[in-house]
Amino acid sequence: MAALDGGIRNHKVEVLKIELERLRKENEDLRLGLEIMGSKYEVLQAHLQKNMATISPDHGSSQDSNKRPRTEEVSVAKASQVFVRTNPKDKSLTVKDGFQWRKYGQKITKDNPSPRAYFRCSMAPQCPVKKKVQRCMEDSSILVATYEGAHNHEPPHDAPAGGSSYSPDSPIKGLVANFPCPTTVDPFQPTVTLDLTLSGTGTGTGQEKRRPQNFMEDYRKSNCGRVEEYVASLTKDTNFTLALAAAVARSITDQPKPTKA
DNA sequence: CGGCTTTGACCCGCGC
DNA sequence: GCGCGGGTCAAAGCCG
Repeated sequence: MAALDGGIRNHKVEVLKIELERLRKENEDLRLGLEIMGSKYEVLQAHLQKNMATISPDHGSSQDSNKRPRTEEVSVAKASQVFVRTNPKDKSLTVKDGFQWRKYGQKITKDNPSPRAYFRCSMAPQCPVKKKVQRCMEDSSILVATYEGAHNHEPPHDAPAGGSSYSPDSPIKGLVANFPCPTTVDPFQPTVTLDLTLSGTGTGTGQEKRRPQNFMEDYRKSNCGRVEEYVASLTKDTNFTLALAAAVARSITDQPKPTKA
């Protein structure tokens, strides 16, 4: 009887250990996700500084992509990019941001096999805002929307639930809530493109993706010190540890109670 | 019937 | 000057 009791206890301990290990891993992944976001932010800032340097008096001389410097200057001053993850099966190039858009053109561009759609804001007749939408080359489920200009009218009141009325006038605000995979930059700063697909540099077939675990491993190797920093800061966070403890406790209490042994 | 999408033609700037 | 590529125009068709 006592032996049986001990066996059950040992089994429980094992289950708890496994569960703890699973939560630990999940926690680690979340930490790395946080780290990735932080890193993206730094990349963004680096690009920003580089571009600010480029548009200084002798701008344009070092960038071979400056085919249309005049329009480039305008877009550099006012463009912002938003990444939106959509259903890969959904082939429409529509980004629901609360505003009404009228499509006025579509083009296949050289660097991306998927068509680029051109939209104008149709909520006000004189609204100068334009939007370009194109699927991400590496991941066709991601739409890249480039906004140019500022709305000269009030944002829509009937914006989609979740308050995601994105406007270049109000970057960040309202954007995060509804876009599954949002990244934006200040519309009054140079446009920067982030590769959110974390894929290799264009050698893939488009749907090729690195396995998350491999990526995590690479990332861990290259950012070990900084990860440690984040780990330290998170473990110091009492709210975080309390939440983790609550999650562990919950998972334990959710275990089906062994019936009479 | 009005507003929207589609799509081929056109325009414009740049590199060679 | 010509070709290329991105951006825009506008006629035709579709839809509610």
